[in-house]
Amino acid sequence: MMNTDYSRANLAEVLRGHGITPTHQRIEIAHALFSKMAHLSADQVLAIVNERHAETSKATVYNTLKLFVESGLVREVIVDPSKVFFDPNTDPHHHFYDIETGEITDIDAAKVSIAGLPELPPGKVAAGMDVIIRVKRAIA
Amino acid sequence: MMNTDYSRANLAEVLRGHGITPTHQRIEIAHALFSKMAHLSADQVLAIVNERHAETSKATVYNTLKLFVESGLVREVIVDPSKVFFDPNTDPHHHFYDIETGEITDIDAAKVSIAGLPELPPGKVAAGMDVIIRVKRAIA
DNA sequence: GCAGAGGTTAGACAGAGTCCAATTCTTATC
DNA sequence: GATAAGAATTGGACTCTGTCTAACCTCTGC
Repeated sequence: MMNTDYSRANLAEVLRGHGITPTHQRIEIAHALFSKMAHLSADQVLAIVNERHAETSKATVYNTLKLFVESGLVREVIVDPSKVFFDPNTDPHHHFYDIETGEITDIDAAKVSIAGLPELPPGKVAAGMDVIIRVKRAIA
Repeated sequence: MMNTDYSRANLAEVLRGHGITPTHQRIEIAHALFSKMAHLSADQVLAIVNERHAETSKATVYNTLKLFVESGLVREVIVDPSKVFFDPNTDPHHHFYDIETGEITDIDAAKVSIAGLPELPPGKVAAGMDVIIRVKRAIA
């Protein structure tokens, strides 16, 4: 996991480290995701980035989020139709999604196991797999 | 689980048994779902129902699928934004979704366990919970 | 500092799903 | 079988995410 320095200068280095040219817009989008350390939708990212001055277009936000997902900087969490969130925590973990409140809760990957799968020994779900458990009420 | 008689007459009875007024359109939608016993999208249901003669509107298909989900007749399987499927198999089970091929595979509910949750003893996920595991390649 | 690849942009577009007011159907009652 | 009232259906306009495009801008290596 990356360190906790969310300065623009450090974020630029993080992007370079992932082979991503650090432009203004990309740094602002990374800052929005990492400084909040929350599950954000594309729309929320767009709003945060343009809070003070409109400086980033919708197309760029979508392009950049896609790029970040491809390079492993953030994860995509799909919880509902037209509710895609981007999660800056790329440690192996999964999610509860409360279909009543819309709340998302992280679950340790080690807590989810699927029997009978050689690729996925019980007690550990392979990294990169995305387990979304939709519940009626958040269970902490 | 309901029996395997998918005649219109029997489907009408099944709908009544769930407190649903059996209209022509609803019976046709139920027939599409149960006779195929497959994961269908709203769009696919609309196409199947109007195969011979256009007789059911988009609004009705959406209304009816929502109604069926609420009354427990089918399950909603959300695999991707703008990829929602309706599953006539309401037995407790979960899904693998192959993000490369789009293929959906059923998994026995008993094979998925989440440790540390009193409501969900290991080895069995509570009915009504919906576990969607997104993988890169279908694992049978 | 230049060239050019790569990044950004506004706005048009696409597809899934929702909403609405008018119309049609179902069903309970007679 | 006719009737009335509530329930269901309809088409079309609308919304919301997300994609695409073609022109323009910016970053980087030389």
